[in-house]
Amino acid sequence: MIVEVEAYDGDDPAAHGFRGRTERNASMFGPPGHAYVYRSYGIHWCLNLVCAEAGAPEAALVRALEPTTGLDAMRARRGVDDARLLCSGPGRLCQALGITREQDGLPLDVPPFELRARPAAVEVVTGPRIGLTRAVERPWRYGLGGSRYLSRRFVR
DNA sequence: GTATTGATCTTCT
DNA sequence: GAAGATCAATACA
Repeated sequence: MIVEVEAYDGDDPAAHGFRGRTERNASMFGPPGHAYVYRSYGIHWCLNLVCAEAGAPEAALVRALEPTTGLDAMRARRGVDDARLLCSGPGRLCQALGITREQDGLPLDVPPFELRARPAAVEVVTGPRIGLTRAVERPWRYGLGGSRYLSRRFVR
């Protein structure tokens, strides 16, 4: 269950697509409903849900999940036991799910991906995005209120 | 609890 | 040559 995301668009100096299309960020330019997976700090993979229409780069970075199924497989891939450390961070969740460049550009509505709507209304909290040096002030981080699986607490 | 550092890919200056 | 949508290990409070 997705509990934390951040938004990025083409007018955003902090976004990868801001300076145009490159080999790495190509899938961020659409079509929508696909995955954008990129290498972070040379070590980790990070997963975005592409929202781009009409060739403008837009995507939501998935920053944290609450693991609900496949806990043992996640533990095996991550090498940790604590459920709260399995997916609480963009690099962590990709390691837990086994996501790499192989999934870059794949549609999100067919296997191995599957997206479902939330079962009921939830409380969404917002705040500044994490780890940026540009456009720091934009409150484009969204989280599930009170979740214990966020990458970092939201200040209330 | 906070602070610092190393890992080392891709893009930008 | 430097910075970056990060994490884990280590040091210290």
